[in-house]
Amino acid sequence: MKQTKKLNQQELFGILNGKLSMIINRYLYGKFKEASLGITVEQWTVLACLWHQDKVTQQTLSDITFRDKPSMTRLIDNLEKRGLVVRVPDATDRRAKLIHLTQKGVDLEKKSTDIVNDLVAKTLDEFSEKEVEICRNVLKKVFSKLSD
Amino acid sequence: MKQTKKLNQQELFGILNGKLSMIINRYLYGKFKEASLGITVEQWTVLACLWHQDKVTQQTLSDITFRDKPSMTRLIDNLEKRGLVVRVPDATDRRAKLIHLTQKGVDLEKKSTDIVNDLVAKTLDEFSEKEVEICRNVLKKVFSKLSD
DNA sequence: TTTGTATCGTTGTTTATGCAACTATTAAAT
DNA sequence: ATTTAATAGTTGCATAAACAACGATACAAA
Repeated sequence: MKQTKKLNQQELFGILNGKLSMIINRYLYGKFKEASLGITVEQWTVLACLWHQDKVTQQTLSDITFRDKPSMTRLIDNLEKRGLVVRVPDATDRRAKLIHLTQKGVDLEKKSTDIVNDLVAKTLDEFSEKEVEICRNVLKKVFSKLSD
Repeated sequence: MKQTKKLNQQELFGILNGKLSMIINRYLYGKFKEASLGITVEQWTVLACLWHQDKVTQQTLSDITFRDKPSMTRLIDNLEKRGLVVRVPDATDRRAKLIHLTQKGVDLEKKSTDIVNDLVAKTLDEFSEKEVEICRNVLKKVFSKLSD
């Protein structure tokens, strides 16, 4: 393999391996704080699932967000503590709990999602459709290789 | 802006925002465990700095790995607990401590780096040099936009 | 020289992640 | 029908991250 390709691969991997998501997280967390939203980026990710479809099980949320169940248990503990969701026993399966958004949880959608969309626009708008598409495709395939 | 571009941007962002680095981390952590290396991926990142240049301050390690100082303090606590590094007082600046690799720390390089290189090859080899280059370029720019 | 400021590292607190082990309930196998 | 296996969620433990506040040392200004 050509040496430049190998070096580029290693650099790309270095970025993917934490650094970039760490800095995105830090940036968004700061913006959320500025806007007094009082939520973390991880909590936003869970809320985003619920804004799309409310009243789902914790297991479903775990699957969508690629976290394990204990992580989801605690994320929801914190969301519940903040009054953004409630756990409702599932009538048809007594093991399961359905997560319901509260009004307060519903109300957070616009402001927080605007912040995220601003970030997306700010960081990705300068790239061509082709570039974004290639990047998305590479990362999706990397992701799926590591998922099985 | 065309709708497809916006959707692709959002999907790309979703991948970057934690999911991918989470799954890379989980994968590597599993491989490290299989090989009985007894280190986390974050610890590997710090060790990788030291394999490149030994005997640097914690501040330097923080800067290189984009972590804040308290995070680095605790990472080094854990590396020291495992006997992979030691803190040595800097003779010329009594505030600073230089982090020295132990023999045990030096010995970890080959096995662990092989595992990381295997992952890089496994996930990125199928892509052309051009694709990797575009991807790397996009992510680098995103990163630098969020760093200032 | 003394005073003020910046830097290096630590500790406290909150949140998040993963694995392992556990309880309760459901579904499948015999 | 009873036993067995799978599933939903929780708790315990270790690691990691960020922010804020702090002590100690170095350096600059007065």
